[in-house]
Formats: sequence, structure tokens, C-alpha cells
Amino acid sequence: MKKEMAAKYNPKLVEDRLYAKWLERGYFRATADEARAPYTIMIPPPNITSQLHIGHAFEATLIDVLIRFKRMQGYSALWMPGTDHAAIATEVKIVESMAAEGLNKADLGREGFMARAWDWYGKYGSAIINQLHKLGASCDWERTRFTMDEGLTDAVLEVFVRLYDKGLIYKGERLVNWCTRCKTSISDAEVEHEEKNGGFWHFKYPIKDSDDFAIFATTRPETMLGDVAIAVNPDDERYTHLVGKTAIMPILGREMPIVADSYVKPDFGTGMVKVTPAHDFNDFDIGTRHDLPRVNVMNDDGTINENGGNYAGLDRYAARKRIIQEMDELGLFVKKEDIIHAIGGHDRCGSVVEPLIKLQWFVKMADLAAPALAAYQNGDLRIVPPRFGKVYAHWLTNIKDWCISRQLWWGHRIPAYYCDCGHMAVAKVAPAACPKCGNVALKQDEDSLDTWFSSALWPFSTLGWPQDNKDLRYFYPTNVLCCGYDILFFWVIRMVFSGLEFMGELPFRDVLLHGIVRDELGRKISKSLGNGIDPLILIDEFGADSLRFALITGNTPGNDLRLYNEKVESARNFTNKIWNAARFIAMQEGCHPRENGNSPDNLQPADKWILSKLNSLIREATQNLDAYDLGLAADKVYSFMWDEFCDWYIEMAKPRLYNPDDSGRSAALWTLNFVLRTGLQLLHPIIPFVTEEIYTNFEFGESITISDWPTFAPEMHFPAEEAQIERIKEAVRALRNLRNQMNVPPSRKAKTFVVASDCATRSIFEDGATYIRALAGASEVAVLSQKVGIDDNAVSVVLPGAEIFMPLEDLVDLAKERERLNKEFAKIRAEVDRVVAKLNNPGFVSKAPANLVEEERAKEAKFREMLNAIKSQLEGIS
RNA sequence: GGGAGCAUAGCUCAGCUGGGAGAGCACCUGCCUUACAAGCAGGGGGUCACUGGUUCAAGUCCAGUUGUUCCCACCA
Repeated sequence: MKKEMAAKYNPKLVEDRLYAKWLERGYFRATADEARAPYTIMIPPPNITSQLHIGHAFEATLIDVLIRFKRMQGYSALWMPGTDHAAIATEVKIVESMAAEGLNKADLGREGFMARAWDWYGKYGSAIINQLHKLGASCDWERTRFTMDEGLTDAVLEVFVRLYDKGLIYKGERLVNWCTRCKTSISDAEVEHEEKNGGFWHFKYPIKDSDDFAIFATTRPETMLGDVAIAVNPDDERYTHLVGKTAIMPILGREMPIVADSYVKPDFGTGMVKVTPAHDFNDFDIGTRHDLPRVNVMNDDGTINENGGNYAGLDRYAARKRIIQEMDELGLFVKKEDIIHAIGGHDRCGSVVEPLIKLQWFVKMADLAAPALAAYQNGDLRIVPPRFGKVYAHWLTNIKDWCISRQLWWGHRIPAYYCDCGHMAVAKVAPAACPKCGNVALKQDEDSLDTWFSSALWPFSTLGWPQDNKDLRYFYPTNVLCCGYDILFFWVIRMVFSGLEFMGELPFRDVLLHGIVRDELGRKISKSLGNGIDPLILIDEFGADSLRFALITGNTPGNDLRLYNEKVESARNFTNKIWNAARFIAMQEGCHPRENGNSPDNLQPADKWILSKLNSLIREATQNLDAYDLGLAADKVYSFMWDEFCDWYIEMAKPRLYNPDDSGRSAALWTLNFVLRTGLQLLHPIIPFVTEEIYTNFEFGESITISDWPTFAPEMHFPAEEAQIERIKEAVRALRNLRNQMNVPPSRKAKTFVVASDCATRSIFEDGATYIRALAGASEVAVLSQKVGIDDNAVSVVLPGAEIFMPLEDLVDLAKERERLNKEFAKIRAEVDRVVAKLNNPGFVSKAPANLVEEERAKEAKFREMLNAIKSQLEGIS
């Protein structure tokens, strides 16, 4: 070794170099190795529209921790990377960029547009992927996939055709959510409802051959142009006499029946509802039940069409205004109420979504959803945290048919081919001629598929499906799917039913959901707030390890995470602490095991104590990681390495290290190396760079990345030494506290007397004397069975089973010392009272587990003894 | 209208199957002790939102209340 280590860890000198090494040596390559078990995670493919943002960094860190952990455990660990074409999101961006050049889609035509889109992919497609290197992500980059790759496209077409042949995909005229800005249909999941202030306008329609009116209310007066009926509740006695009569839409002069339908709630509004089947989902159903016509009054761009009479050509909102005005002029406007109601907007562009009747493609969901729901209900699919299972089940229970066609160009074009004869063929490859009439001029459907249609296949399409192959059989099903809870119903559900349908097996066993990263004020990151956190800037400032550690600690699955500089800074301090612990060890003469044959033959209590603690830590951290409690695991290793190892063990080892003749020196060096090495391994999944740098500097092996995950070792379990050192620590803490309270300067050393009547206790302190000297400012430690020969002016502290005296004649203020002892007495007195109260409770003694009762009894004895000791000390100084 | 989360130290958050409240940051005191001042030692600070219940024992389980955040939903 003998490599000079800098006093401060500098990630900039390390990270890129190590990442390049990992790539070069192919550590992230995963192969279908039958000798090992597979462990697979598919990246949630980032959209090619975006750069790496803090949410990606969070998710990637979670995944990388799991992958690196499992790789070290010996699994053939595959983290499959890739990107998503993100149909509408990308198309919107491309259209925007075209607009800047004064171009629109029509100018380019379909082919020209696609060429431009592929250019876009070439330019931005790999942005995040490349940025993930900076974070240390251990993906198998050679497998990188894109949802519009040839292979994945083949999978999409295969699925489409199979579902169509099975009758699970159909084309039909349905009411769909329509974005008037993007001019495409969107799925239910893409509609975001937001509470907004709005108007609730009340109008009346005259009733034919009567002086009566049908009074109703609407939030969208412009849709009145498409009214085809008035509906009342069949049990509403106020209106039953009107059922069967005819109302007149005065502006268009359209006559419409008054029908009875139980959908209408008598106590809401006026109890009468205008029925507009072409522009409202409920009305669509009412219309179907009563066989009403569907009058579409809106164009694709949100203007009124020819069915709107004089209103044709007007924008929907302008039409709304004028209709209100015209109805008012006709004396048929009643009133306007201000209400707050939910308005659906397009999640990509925010414009208000209009329900319109369109000829679209749908996936029939009932048959697909059932097994996906069952898989969750019977426990095959585990969702972490479990509370999200309800969301999952709710979605699958209430799922409606999925509108998969989009009036977009960027995406997988629907493989349906039309002939002039009216025949439609659905096939992966365009038929050379119409199977029915032989016409060769077939036209492909203009629409493309919802982006989620392809990402639903991600867990198997990335492995080569529909081609059968070794990798697919080996790595599928994947182990865990890690994504944000916000895409549980967008994506997870669709992957589950697709996997079950086409692979006959769940795509993953576990779903690990994470929350979103928020800014220091707890706000959601958003463009409008400008509160974005750039991971690359944080990495540049603090290092990737620090960012990763900050993202892992203090977080539990499914919970949102607040990120701020101090947190990353604190993580940075931790990496530096580890670095310095290693630096200290490296500075010791002959520190390397190979240099002088350091061995664990002569382990001392402190060695056994730290090894035993480490051993428990291995077990706990492993369990936590397996249970996806990454934050918990990180916390435990953190406090072990910092508090136990650095602050206690290293300090306890120093006397031996500094004495070349100490017979325990070799054991200390061995222990330092062993604990360091193991601690690094436990930390490596979370902070891969600094751990690798130290690991290789110490020549522990070729690379920590491919080292074996530590396992619990029964021979490293030393309960007696653990208890022993804990008692020494207690004594040291008490002495430090004492010195501090008595204002003893740290430089002032003093002889220290430990008095214990019990022989075993004396032996503990005799063994630990060296630690007390080193850690508590004792010049010498004398262990006695009785208090003899100790100056009366010594300050003292009472421990369970022992008293410690530190004579500091010139420094002792007797009054102060008395006050301190009195306080101590009161404290222990309170403890005694509490224990006694517990033991006097007959319920406790009879019902609590025997060992607990026994413990309490022991405590009582211990505290009483301490009480007596303090009492006699008080007497001694008065 | 349904469903869920959260409510613990000044701030941000941990706390697994119920058995004497923790961390980081901030704060106070003392230390440049030859790994680390990005550090060391010591310290202050919490009726674990409220009410009731189960239990020998509740931050932890149950019910309700309040506050807050989010998701879903066609109340025209």
C-alpha cells in the first residue's frame, strides 16, 4: 500500500476514473449465467424529452443500491437501461421547436416529421443515460433499449395483432377525452382534474304546447347546442307530468323529448338535466338508454361546427358568452351561480379537455384486468409500501376500456390497413394486397399508439420478446420494479396485465414505490416555481456519493423526500469521515495484513466488541436492504462507522498502535483492516466511489464492486466482550462528563481509582484500564475492592457496581461537588421510584414475561446500590 | 363524494413484529488531543396533534376529533 492519502476526500479526482474502470472491466455486464441466480431490474425508461433531474437521480440511486447489493451477493444482476419515445410529450416539444422556425406538421408531412423526430432522438435521446454515469449507475449499458427500436416495435405490433385477433382490441365510435390543442384523443389517466371557479348557469327551455318551462343548469352553456333531451328522475313528482312532453331548444329551434332517467338526482340543481350525448360521458349513457341522437357541435380545435347554426366557427368560450347573452335576450336566462368544480385538463399541455365522439381504437380491459387484480389479491404481487395496494386494486376494479389511438405521428403506427372496398386488415406486415378484393392500394391507419402501449411491454420486449431466447428465459420475470407512486396506474398496472397475458407470468414480484423529491420548503419541483434541483450541480459540488447518501437516508418507501444542501453536505462529511478513518489506518506502520502477518489470534476485548457489533450490523443491514428499508440500513451503517468505529474503537486501539512492543498491536491492525473492509462493503451499494477508492488503495481486492457481500459469522459473536466494553464506555462517558462539569482542562490528567466490591467487575475495569486512560484523561487507573487511600477531595462518579474517583485537589469546589452529587442522587432516586412502582403493580408481575420482571428486579437492586454509594460519598465530603 | 399519507426536539425526518423517546442540521460549553475543525468531548431541548378504548404496559394496536398534503371521482 503506502499510498499517501489526502487529508480531504476529493470526489473529483476519483469518480470519473473509477466509473471508467468499471465500464472497461465490464462489471455491469450481466449474463445468463446458470450457475448463479438472476436479479433483474428494468429502468423506468426516462422520456427522451428531459434531462436528468433530481427525481431521476433519486430513483436511479434506489435501483443502483439494490443492484449493487445483489451483485455483491452473487446474483447475476442486470439493470436494464433505456429510454421512452414518450409519444405526445416529445411530439409537443418537436412541434414547439418547429414553430420557432415557422414550421408546422403539415409543412413537413408525416415522413418529414418523423425524420425530424428521429433527429431529436439522436440528439436528446441519450442525455439522461449519459448523465446516469455521473451518478454511478451500474447499468448494463450494452443492452440499452429504446421503445421505438426495431425489436421493441416488433413486440408492439405483435401484441397489437394478437390482442386484435383475440377480440381484445377493437375500433369504435366512442366518447373520448379530446385535447383541442394537441388535437388528439387521450386516455382517462392523462386527464388531470383541477378544482376551479366556474359558473353554473340556469336556463329554461319552453315546453311545446304549454306555458311551462324546463329549467336546468349547466357549467358549459356552449354544449346546449348539442342538447337532444331533458331528463328528470322518474320518481321526482315535481316533474313526472312532463315526461313524454317536448321541450324546445330555442336558439336552434330543436325539439327534444323529456325523458325519465334515474341518473338524475332530484336534489341537485333544479332536478332537471339537459342531455348532450356527444359532449358528456353521463349524457352519452343516458342517450344510449333512451336511443337519443348524438349531435356533435364541436370541431377538433374547439370551435363550434356546422351543427351549431349561427355559432359555427366560434371558439367554444366565445360561443358560451354569446349563448348566455342570447338566452338572456330571449328571457330564458334564469341566473348564474358561482361554483367551484373540477375541470379536466390535459396533463401535457394543460388545456381543457373536451369529451368528443371519435372513431378510436380501444383495448377491452375486463379480461385483462381480472388476472392482474387476482395476482395482487392472492399475494403474488407485492407492493411496497402496502398501502398503495388499495390504489392498484381500485384502478383495476373500476377500469374502463383503454383508448390507445392517438392522432399523433411520433409513435408506433397502428398496423391496420384499409382497402377502398371497405375491408380492414390488421397485420404486423402490410399486406401486399387486400385479402378480400385484391386491391393493392391499401392505406395504413393514420393514428399511432399511446406511449404506454409500448412501455407496458418493457419488462419483456427489452429482453427480445417475441423472439424466444436465453436472456428472456433467464432474466424474466424481473425481481422488482422501482418507480414513483405517481405512475402506478399509468404504467405498473399495464405492465402487469401485459406480462401475465403474453409471458404467462408476472413481470416482477415486487413493486417498490418511491415518493417525489421536493425542495427545501417542501414544494413540488416545478418549472414555474423555478425550484429545480440539478443533480449534476450537486454532484459537482459534493460528489456523487454525497448526493446518493443524502437521497437514501431518512427516507422510507413511498414517502416524499425533502432535499437541501445541508443534507448533502452532511453526507459529504460522512464520506470524508470514512476517508479519514482509512487514512488513519493507512498511516500506521505495517498496517496491511500482508505486510507483517497481522492476525486475529490475540484479539482483545475492544477488538471483539467492535467485531461483534459489526457482525450484528451485517445481519441487520442485509435484512433491511432485503426489505427495501434502504434508509434504515444506511442509518445503521452510518452510526456504526462514525460513532462506534471512529469515535470509540479507533481511539481505544491507539495505545496499542502507538506502542510497537504491544503484544496486541497486530490484533488491532487486523481488526482495523477487517472492520474497515467490511464497513466499506456494506456502504458500497450506497456510496460506490469512495468505498471503491479506499478498497483498492488498500489492495483488499480487484474491485469492491465484485467483492462478496459480508455475511453473519457466528464465530465473530462476542456477547461478553460487548457487555464489557459497554461498561467501560459508560465509565468513560461518566468521567468525561464529570471533568467537563468540574471545568477540568482536557490537558489535565489525573490518577483514577475504580472501586468495585465485585471481583468480576474489577476484572472488567482492569482489562479496560488502558481504554479509560486513553479516553478519559486518566494518567493511571487503579482498581480497588475498597475505598482506601483515596483523597477525600476526589471528585467521584457512581456507576452500577462501581465507583470512580479522580482526585483533583486544587480544582475541586466542594460546594459544587455536593450539588452535583445531590442532583445525581435525585436522578437515581427517581429511577428507583419508577422501577418500584412497576414492580408493585400486581398485573405487571403476574402477566409480563418473566425475563422482563427479572430485569426490573435487577434494576431495582442496581439503582438502590448506586443510591447508597452516592449517599456515602455525600457523607464523605460534608 | 370516496380513498390514502402525514402530525415525534427550533428545522428536516427515522423509530421493524407494543416493554424505559432517536439521528442529521441548528443551539450552548470546552478543545487546533500527531485520521478528520467537513473534526473531538460535553450539554440543553420533546405532555410523540387531541379524546377515548384494548393491554400489566401504547409514539407503536383500535375508534373518533382536529389540522395538513395528496390521489381518485361524471354530481349536470
